[in-house]
Amino acid sequence: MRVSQLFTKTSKTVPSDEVAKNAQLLIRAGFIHKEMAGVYAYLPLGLRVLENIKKIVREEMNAIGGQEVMMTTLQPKDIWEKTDRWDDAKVDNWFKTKLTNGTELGVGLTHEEPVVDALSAYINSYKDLPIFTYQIQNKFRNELRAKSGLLRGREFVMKDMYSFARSQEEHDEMYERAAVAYHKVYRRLGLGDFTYRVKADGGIFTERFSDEFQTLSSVGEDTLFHVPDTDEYFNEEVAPAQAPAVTPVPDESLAEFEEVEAAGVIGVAVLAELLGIPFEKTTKTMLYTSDTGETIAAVVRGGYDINEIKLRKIVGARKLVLADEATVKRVTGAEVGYAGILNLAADVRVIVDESCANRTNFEMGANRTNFHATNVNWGRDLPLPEEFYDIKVARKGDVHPESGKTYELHRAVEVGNIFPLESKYTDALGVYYTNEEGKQESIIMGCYGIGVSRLMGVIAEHFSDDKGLVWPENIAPAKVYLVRIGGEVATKHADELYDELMGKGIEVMYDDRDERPGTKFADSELIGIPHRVTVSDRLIEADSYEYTPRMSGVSEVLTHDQLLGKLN
RNA sequence: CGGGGUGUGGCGCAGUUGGUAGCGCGCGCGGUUUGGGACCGUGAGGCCGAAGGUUCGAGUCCUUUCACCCCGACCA
Repeated sequence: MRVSQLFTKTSKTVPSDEVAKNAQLLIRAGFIHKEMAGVYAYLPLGLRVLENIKKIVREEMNAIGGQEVMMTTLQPKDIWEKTDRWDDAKVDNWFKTKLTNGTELGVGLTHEEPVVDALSAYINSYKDLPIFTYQIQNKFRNELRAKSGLLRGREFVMKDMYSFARSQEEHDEMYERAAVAYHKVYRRLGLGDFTYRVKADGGIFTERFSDEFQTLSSVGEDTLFHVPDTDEYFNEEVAPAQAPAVTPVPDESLAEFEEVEAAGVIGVAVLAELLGIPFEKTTKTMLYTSDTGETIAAVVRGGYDINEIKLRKIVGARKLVLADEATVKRVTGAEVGYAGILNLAADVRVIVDESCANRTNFEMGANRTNFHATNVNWGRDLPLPEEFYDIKVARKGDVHPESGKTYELHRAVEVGNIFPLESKYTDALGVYYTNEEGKQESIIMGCYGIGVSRLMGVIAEHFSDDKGLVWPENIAPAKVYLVRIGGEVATKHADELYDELMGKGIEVMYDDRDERPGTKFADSELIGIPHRVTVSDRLIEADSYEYTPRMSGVSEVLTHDQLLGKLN
């Protein structure tokens, strides 16, 4: 590629509407063009990088038997109604549209239903399974907020693979095979040393965890909870947590139960200050209504948030919503904000977090408008719960219950997610197989996503310095950036080297522009091509070339053969 | 959707108490330069996000609206 022919140009100024480093660099270097919030076009250099990433992903998916397809972006409503997802609140970031005759359509945001629908024509017998099939394609999600450049867009490139197995055992084997393939992908992309497999929420229809692949990054949106000295990582949303013990230790004598008036004081921080008690002695009670119609009081120690994923699994609900005002009034007899579990209506199911155990003389909402109860004690003012649960969002300082170790926390970006789906989709769409005995059986499914464009953002974010991008060699838009300095003689030599390298299959960006050397050097660094070769009159006289790796920036003067050695 | 901020040539910005738009980069032309984003001269390019209003007069004041960014709630 001759730089003089490239229609994109580099920019010295950063776009004012981008804060994310990946977007700033990629736009300045001319890799992408922002069309609107969370929607980017890929320009020649950017597309090369994207395609290089896809190639690696594709090779690894093919290596485990993945068969590539391309599903449609327009999606019919009916198959999504069969799985109850057309109006699912969990899929509320869906772009939908209509045909002129009024028929509703969805714009592809994921493809479980269409893939199952398409394969239903071909899966009949146990002989037709197992299957891995995948696609790489644009996904559309109406995110509440696009942000961080390529890290969270509304239109993005995703690789999604689906597995179909005859049994849970077969599925588990495929699932692990996919996980291995994922690790290979990240390793080849240069992210292997700081990308981890992390346990995450498995969703509403399974007790299992799903697995995420998370790349450590300060710009990440996720918090990983790492059990020190192990390879066990949890996403914040599922990390089992044991709260550090309350100080002072609960050996003080029981004080007299009291109800304190504190009108309008809502929230534990203010409350703790007002009552002059430590944070940990306050109690937060939230009331939920489940999809089964149950009212649930969830109780955690002050400072913690309630983890609805954990709570949902404990109470066996698919969905939980905060109880409405009327329900709160009915079960507590007070306005919202003063709920506790003293004297709750009998039909409320109470779930108390373990952080609330082993406390004495604690505070709790009095179920009386404007009042908080203090010096509450288990066994005296209310019965000690038969069981304490873990329903809190894990926090810094929390302990991993199994190992007793205090978690280490890391920020990370989710670069992949693999998900056991059991037979939810296949059953819902009525796709079964016939086993050896001629009996119909459920098909066990898994899905496996990699955010391809997000990966490009993560890599740009990570592999960069104050001069610009520093692409790993296997995804760089070119291997060599050839800088020509000088007149006719230099041009002749540079042209020859360009032809020679291209002839050897080495991709070269040849800066044949009539620009000053500084401009060319600066551009080569901003664009981040791994190897820079300079041809100049001075070097030609010495029959040599200057070679500068982008990573180190340290130049060497080499002979022709030495240079080729470096580039092979 | 809540809170905060920003919209002025392709990009980055300035624009006083309202008086009819300017700077840097980039771009065209001429010249000098040629190993780290050069310099001189000259030129092109903007109904100031949009709509409405106040005013003799609006980039500036008022109203409405759209877009973009950041922080939250949701997600690859």
